[in-house]
Amino acid sequence: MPILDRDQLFYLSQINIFTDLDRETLERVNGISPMATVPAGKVLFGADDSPSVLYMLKRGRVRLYRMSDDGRVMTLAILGDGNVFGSTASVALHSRDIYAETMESSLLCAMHQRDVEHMLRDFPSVGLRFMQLLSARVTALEEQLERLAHEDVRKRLVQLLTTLADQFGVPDAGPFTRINLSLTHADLASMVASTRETVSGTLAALSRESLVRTNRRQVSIDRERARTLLARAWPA
DNA sequence: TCATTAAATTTCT
DNA sequence: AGAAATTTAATGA
Repeated sequence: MPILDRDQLFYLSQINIFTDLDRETLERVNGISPMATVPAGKVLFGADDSPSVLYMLKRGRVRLYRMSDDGRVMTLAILGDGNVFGSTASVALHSRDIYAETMESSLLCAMHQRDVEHMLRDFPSVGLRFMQLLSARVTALEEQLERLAHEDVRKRLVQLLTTLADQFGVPDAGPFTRINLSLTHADLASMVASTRETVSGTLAALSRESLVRTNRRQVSIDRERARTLLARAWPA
């Protein structure tokens, strides 16, 4: 159960906002942010309790989502190795009232608000990375908002699968890239603001066109064809 | 075009 | 077996 110090440091160095830190600093960070293994399906924080910590996902998968009053779920992001999430009074990587749930057994560590603030003050490179991370997320959300407003489910789904393939893709047979996640149709629906029935039908149609392949809860996509399909929206 | 409802069927545990 | 997930079809906005 206890993990070697060497491994802890390795995982810390993989956290995207820490990539510029030297070994000595990493050890300091390691000292103040203990690591824990969290089983799949654990909800790390819910609507009511505000986390005053920043979580660092060393290895695993975490889904961030929002739930409406009638229980409908909107998935905002799926995070993989090296990602950071959570919010504190001074620093927020996302809004409040967000749930974070592990999708598989994951290695996480948490950093308290005061330590986060010290890090940002003492290490400019961390602050810079932080801003880059925030910028990227704002941009991604704006693009997603526009797609929700203007594009149909089919295109939103293709776009989602390409994004997931960029993030979690591993090579598959032929032109296909497999998304290394276990995803139900309901999961996908919660990411494109649709329903599981519509996703089911749309996936079947895309399979017929050999744009995607599915089996069990795995999805593979032909990124090249997906790219040309998405590009045809507004001819230059 | 797509959410909704309903129902049948397949796949997981 | 029982639960969860997937698929198909009909209907209406």
